[in-house]
Amino acid sequence: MARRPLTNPRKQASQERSRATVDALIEATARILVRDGFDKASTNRIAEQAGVSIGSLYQYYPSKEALVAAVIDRHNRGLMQVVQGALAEVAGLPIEKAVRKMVAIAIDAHRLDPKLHRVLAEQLPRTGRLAKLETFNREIYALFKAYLESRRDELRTVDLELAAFVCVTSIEALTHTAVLHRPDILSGETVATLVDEATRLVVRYLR
Amino acid sequence: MARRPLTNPRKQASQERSRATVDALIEATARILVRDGFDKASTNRIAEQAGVSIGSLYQYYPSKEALVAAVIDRHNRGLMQVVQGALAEVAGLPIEKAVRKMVAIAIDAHRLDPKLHRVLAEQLPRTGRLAKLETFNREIYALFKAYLESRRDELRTVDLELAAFVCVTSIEALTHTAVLHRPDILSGETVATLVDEATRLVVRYLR
DNA sequence: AGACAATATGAGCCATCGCTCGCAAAGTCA
DNA sequence: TGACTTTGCGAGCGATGGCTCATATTGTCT
Repeated sequence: MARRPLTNPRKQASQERSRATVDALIEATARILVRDGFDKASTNRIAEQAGVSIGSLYQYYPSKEALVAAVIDRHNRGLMQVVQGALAEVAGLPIEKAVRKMVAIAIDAHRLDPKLHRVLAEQLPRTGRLAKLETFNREIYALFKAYLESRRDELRTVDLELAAFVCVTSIEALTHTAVLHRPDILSGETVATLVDEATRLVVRYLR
Repeated sequence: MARRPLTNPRKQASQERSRATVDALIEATARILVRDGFDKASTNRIAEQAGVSIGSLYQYYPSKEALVAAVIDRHNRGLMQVVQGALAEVAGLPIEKAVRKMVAIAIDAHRLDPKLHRVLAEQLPRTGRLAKLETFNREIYALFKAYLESRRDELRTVDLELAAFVCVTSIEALTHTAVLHRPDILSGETVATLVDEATRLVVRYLR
């Protein structure tokens, strides 16, 4: 009897009216996360912000975590689209060009909705019910590893699994930290420098 | 009228008795953080676990955040000691040797009190009152940059500030992620491989 | 010993939280 | 139109949270 996890929506909305309610709830959750942070995002407040009664909220989501999970999913879908698009665009290119493009994309991705991204990255309890961020990363590893495989002849001998881990983790950390904590590095000219450096880091590592 | 931030202790303990109380509070806070997580760490519970009345708790710390901040400080002092020790030990060595040693140290550091480290890294609201982790990182950048300066002749021409950022961020991310999310990478043999890879990444980047 | 400061206590106030439940309104279908 | 389903409502319960304050105990100093 697989008890449904507490982060899943409770039921499908079938009528137009209720779909609007659900949208309003997710939108409100995102807004409050950005404006007030995770701690202040209570179900009561979310309902109020959405212009929806607390009762209705619980018709569709069993908990605050479920709502946040919905927001995460929406955000991740957006990111994943950007990443997949980039990887497709880059599939045929040699490593140097490809990596450069990917670094640039990583920065862009962090800039998609930076405020939300920040909250998601910095305020969420990453253990327990909200471990979704992990699986997202695993998918990225896999995609990058696939690219590396298609270019194996340009690489030194190396465990591609591990190489993908090293590259993705590094790029992610550099772009993430730069965007969120070092605005100075990203102002105008310097953004190009960061791209240069990150590219160099990864490319020289790979071959 | 510089209003004291809410993460500072309230007053000094002058007698022996009260110093014991303060210790018990911090110890209890750490224990509860590890065992039950940040959310469950209420002031009432901390006081109880410390065998101290809630009133006494508020004699010394104005909020839960203040207690957590104290735990962070204690943890960071330990880490900083490890890091400084390592950097001193490594000061005279050429880049290759030095970086290798530092990577190893970074892994060790994450293993100092991994459970606490995990909670601190994953469950803490990093904005607002608990931004101390930032300043800690800044100090690490500075130390590493100083090392790089002492070896400038072995390096290509590069902004050392930026280079330190790239190296430290990468090493930190690799070791952190490996220790906390990829136990497979660190089991027995493979830990050496990770050290090799991280070292290669940084060394080839630098020259 | 007596006076004063430092320390410790915990009942309990008030705010907020997550969440339920009985009922009203809107939509669907015959 | 009437029967039935879906959706929406919000007062309010029980639990827990942060935190204060009047009081008791212990330590220090002369």
